[in-house]
Amino acid sequence: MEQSLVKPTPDGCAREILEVVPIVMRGIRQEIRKHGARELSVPQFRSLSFINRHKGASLSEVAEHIGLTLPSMSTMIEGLVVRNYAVRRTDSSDRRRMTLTLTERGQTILQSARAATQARLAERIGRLQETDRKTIIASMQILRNTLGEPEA
Amino acid sequence: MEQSLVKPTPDGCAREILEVVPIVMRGIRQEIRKHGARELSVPQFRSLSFINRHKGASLSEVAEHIGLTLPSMSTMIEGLVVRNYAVRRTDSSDRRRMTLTLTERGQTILQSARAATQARLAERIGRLQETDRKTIIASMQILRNTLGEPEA
DNA sequence: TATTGTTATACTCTATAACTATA
DNA sequence: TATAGTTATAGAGTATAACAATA
Repeated sequence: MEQSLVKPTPDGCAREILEVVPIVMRGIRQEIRKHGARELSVPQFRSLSFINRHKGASLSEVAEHIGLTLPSMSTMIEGLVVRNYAVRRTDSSDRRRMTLTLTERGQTILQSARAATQARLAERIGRLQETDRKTIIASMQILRNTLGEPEA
Repeated sequence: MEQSLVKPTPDGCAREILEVVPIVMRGIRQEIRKHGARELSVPQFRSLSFINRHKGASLSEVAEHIGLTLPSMSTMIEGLVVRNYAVRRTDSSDRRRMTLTLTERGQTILQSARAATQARLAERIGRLQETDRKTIIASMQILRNTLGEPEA
């Protein structure tokens, strides 16, 4: 790993995150919009992805995971349902809950969005050395564990 | 550095970024909104920060750096000017350009927003070991260099 | 009463198109 | 003509408040 001028204090580290993460995020958004995934925003992409991993998840569960309020998520899902990416069904054992699943079309869109975005990202990342990629992967896992679940 | 189950291929690395960065971003947004910085969105925060580092920057320069179109940035700056965080002046040597600087109030807001957000982030990060912080810093620098400037 | 979800409403962020002023 | 910026307009994404249905 290369030496850095930034001191590894909690503050220096936080400052770096605060500066770089929004930049990377901007790039991801652009990629999702551009190549093969014009139809999906980042939260839509993440929601489809979550529903795909947790088939039959309820609206609340998706909202909780993505970090949106229930009304916002309701609106977003409505948009996905209208476009035939997802299906809403009333849970027979608790008729207040809506269970969500992807349609075939939704799965297709999700896969192509993920593949296109990932490929564009991977293209740039492929120019790095393997040690750099290891560093990135390690730090993503640290960040996921450390900042993944909001505390307050 | 810990061993990871994720293979350090470009694709595995891209997948990790695609999964973790939006999560971290969500956390950052929440922090900026919550503690001491209710008045600023992430792009506003970044714009103030850029103007502070590049006093007298033009509207185009800020837009370019943040990654917004000129009209969007014009609108955003208008909002900052109205709230007395920034000042717009016509460049005397080229009267088409607007030079931007922060007011004292803008500097104060920026500092307190940064301090509050950074402190909340740092609080969590402080629980990590120094090697983990080094990993994060290293990867942020790699990401900045690799994904910092859009290609297309 | 508490929980799950929807509808109504409003505000922010962002873009594209059309425009003005200056070079 | 080209560049810097603004205004007009529209769409997406999000929130809060009020509501309906079910437990």
